[in-house]
Amino acid sequence: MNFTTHLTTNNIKPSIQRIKIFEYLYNNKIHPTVDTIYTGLVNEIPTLSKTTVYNTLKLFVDNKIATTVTIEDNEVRYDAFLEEHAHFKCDDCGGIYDVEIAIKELKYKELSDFRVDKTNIYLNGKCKKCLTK
Amino acid sequence: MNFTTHLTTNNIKPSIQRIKIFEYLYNNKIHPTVDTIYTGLVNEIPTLSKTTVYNTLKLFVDNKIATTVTIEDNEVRYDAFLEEHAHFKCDDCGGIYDVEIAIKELKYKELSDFRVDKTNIYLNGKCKKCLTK
DNA sequence: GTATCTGCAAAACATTTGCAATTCT
DNA sequence: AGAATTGCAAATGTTTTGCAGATAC
Repeated sequence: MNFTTHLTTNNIKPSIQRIKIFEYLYNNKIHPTVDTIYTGLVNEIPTLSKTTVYNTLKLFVDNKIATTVTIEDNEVRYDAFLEEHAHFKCDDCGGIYDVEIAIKELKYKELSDFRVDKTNIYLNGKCKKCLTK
Repeated sequence: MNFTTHLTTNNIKPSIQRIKIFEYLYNNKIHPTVDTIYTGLVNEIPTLSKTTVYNTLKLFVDNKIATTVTIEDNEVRYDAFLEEHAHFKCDDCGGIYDVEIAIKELKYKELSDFRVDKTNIYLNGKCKKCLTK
């Protein structure tokens, strides 16, 4: 994956900050928060500010190369993995995992009233590690 | 629905604040925020504080007579309608609607790694009103 | 040289916490 | 009186905004 080309293709001018933030998202599929991204990059880009991280992520979401994950109350997380998948959160350790959907058959009543553009599936429970400890 | 009895049955001592907040949630299925609930009740209970609204909703969620709706980034909403349903948010007007699920067939890979206790399905798109205007 | 992008500092919100006053039994 | 509940005020944490300086074309 060439990050510079990827940004350009999606109408985003590739600055150092934007390239590094996208690279971080792509290489760290841990659904990081703004703070996690900032902390993870500030050593490499000492002048980085959180404002830039916020601006850049908003730009990515607007241009559909990233999505928000709001499984957690009061903290927005980000994801550059765009294929459809569910998110699982362990209510014990707080870890968030991608879960591949094998069969998805969802049908709704009253659906003629809406045009659905996006479906988010969030699962909560306990992960194996927390179940066995 | 007798709200006082409902609270008592669920091990919640029924104070005026608790009864009125539950009644508001039950009668206003608009997935209100803490602020909406507070504003909707402060005329009726002039001494009401937001802290009490926060405390009371936490109590309701802990005792499973209400759930949180986090379809919106950075704002927690509450719901007293407990039957399984999806939530639809119109990205245009911001309205949030309950959507009844007619068929639900979701299967995941890697599921042996988790025990799923709760599934939230959030839909985004455009509502009829916004599609035709 | 003009547009855009970055980043500091302050402001704006949502939520939590500590504690004192109030209420209930 | 004793225990639980309420609510004010302050603190915390996240996100947004205004604007000045830096960078890119």
